Amino acid sequence: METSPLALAVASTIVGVLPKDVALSVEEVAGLLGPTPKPELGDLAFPCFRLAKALRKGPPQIAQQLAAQLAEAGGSGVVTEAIAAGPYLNLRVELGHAAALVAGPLAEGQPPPADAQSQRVMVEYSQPNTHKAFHVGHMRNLCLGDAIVRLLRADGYPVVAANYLGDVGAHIAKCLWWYLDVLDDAGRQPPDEARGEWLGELYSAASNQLDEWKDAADGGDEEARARLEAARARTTEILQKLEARDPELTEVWQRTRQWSLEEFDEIYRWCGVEFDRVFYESEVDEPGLAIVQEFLDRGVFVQSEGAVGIFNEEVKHMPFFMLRKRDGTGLYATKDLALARLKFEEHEIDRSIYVVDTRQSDHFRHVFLTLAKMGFPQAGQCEHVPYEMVELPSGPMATRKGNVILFRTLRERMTSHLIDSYLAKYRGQWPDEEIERTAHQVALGAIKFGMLARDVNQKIVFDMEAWLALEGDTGPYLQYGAARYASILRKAEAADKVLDPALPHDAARLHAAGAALTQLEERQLVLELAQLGPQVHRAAQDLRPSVLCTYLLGLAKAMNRFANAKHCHVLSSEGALLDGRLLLVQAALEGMRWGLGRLGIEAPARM
RNA sequence: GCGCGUGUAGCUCAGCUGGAUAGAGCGUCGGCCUCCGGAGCCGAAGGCCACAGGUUCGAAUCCUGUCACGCGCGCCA
Repeated sequence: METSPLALAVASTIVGVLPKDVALSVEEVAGLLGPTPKPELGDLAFPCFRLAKALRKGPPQIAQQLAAQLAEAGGSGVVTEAIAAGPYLNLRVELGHAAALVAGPLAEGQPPPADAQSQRVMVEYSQPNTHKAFHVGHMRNLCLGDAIVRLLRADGYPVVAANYLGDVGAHIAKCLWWYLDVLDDAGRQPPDEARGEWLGELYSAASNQLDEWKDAADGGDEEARARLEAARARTTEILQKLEARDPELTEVWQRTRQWSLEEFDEIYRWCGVEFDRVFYESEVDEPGLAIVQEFLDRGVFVQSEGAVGIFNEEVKHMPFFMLRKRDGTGLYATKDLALARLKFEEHEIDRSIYVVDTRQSDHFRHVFLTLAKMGFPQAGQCEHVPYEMVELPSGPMATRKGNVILFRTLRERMTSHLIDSYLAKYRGQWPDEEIERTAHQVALGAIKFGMLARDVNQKIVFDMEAWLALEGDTGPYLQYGAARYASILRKAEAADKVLDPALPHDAARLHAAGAALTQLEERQLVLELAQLGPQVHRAAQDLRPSVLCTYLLGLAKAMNRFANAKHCHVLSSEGALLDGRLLLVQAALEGMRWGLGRLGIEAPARM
């Protein structure tokens, strides 16, 4: 939904008095409507700049003229007042209509409607490597990809959520070298839990040792050089044996790989993330090399210094895109070609989105250019969604240097902090199970919102203490707004004040309920709520969950202002005013819940 | 060197399809629980929107250039 039903209703009133020589549709006028800088000025502003040329008049005169015409046409329902203010036409809406349009459907749990789209979209994200630890940096990608999937679905698109696990490559050879050759039988015994993380430690140890030997060897240490050479030979051997499906090594690979996969599954479960398809690098390894041979034979790819690749002159600073090394083995890029083909053919997708950090921008430019030259019609519909890295105050996260915060650490600290600082007081009052579940939901809300609220091209410097401070612009602030509203409704129900389920279907009562809302906080909340659909649509179209985050902060602010205002008290209201307030509270609660849901965040009933 | 990105309040960031006196959170200072949740609300102080040109009735926003910082740049992923 590009514009709200409220904006459309207002726009249609304006179009009714627009001079004939202005060819603006209701949708176009609705698109031009925006908020006023101050609520005293009006609810919506119509800028008249666009009309100046067609009418050959100054915008201020046009605004004057429109204001006069609207006044003459009388209270046409939704617009009650139109005041020219310079080049703007400021409009006051009638809350009976506005609330009926905006709050009526929401209160019944109907999210803003979206047009059904036929374009089938695949979103690939997460892509962690097995045999490595899952840290907070991986979390940004996971949250982004998941939110994009949810946003596109909310916007009407059929979406295939895809993961792509790195289960082959040099890092695995290093890990297995350490596991097989360096550890003894006792050392090879994995822990009962977090085995994937344990593998990550082995990888890290191996990597550090190799770096150490390399430094020493560069410094002239011959013994280190010998050890380094031997280790390198061994990791190469492991890699080759794995590629040759050596039974013994394949068994070790499968067993250890499984430890990582189980850990990822557990993390995804905790995060509430589900994939429709999981690809593995190991399944596109050989197909990738076959593609290289095929297109080398067809003359699309070329040989260069013994390697095979393609010259994409479009990428001026680095035209050669290597697809097969001199030794005949493939690269990351090789697999990406096979993966792309698999996506197109297996899932018949029309559009393919890759959520991968910004350092890979050149890589994906090459991949997409190459796919186009290979003749894939969907190549033009491939899109890289880049995002900046998560760093620590001490610098970029590096597993090898130990400068890393594991996701498990963040999760545990956030959860225990929530219980200790906020939820412990409910022990005995609430079921233990609810306390645990709430801690989980709020921890997830804090983490996901923290990862999503920042624009993708801003890097995130992760500071644990700052993340644990849950005041201000945070996920829990949004959840708090919802919990507070749920609490109002619970108390109202206890006082036998409930929203009549028939009210949203009774036009006269619905209008009366809305019209009874005369307070500024009520008006502002209705206007804010009207933006839910348009903002979700924009976030989906731009593939930017941060757009929705920003909007939801504004909604929560409006919700809390209403809840805090003594003169907007729900429980002490009666009649149409009570109906109106119950309607508004219910609508805002549902709207916030639904909006949070598009970010993959749940709103607990109390917290 | 080339490419991509960033530069807005003390700090972290919105705003960037051009439009009304540039907004928010944190921090600082000052208020608000005899009535729906203080994870909240209200107010104050705080800004040559990196710099210089240009386009325009109008520029934080578009164009050009400069500076600073980050990332990437053939046999890693």
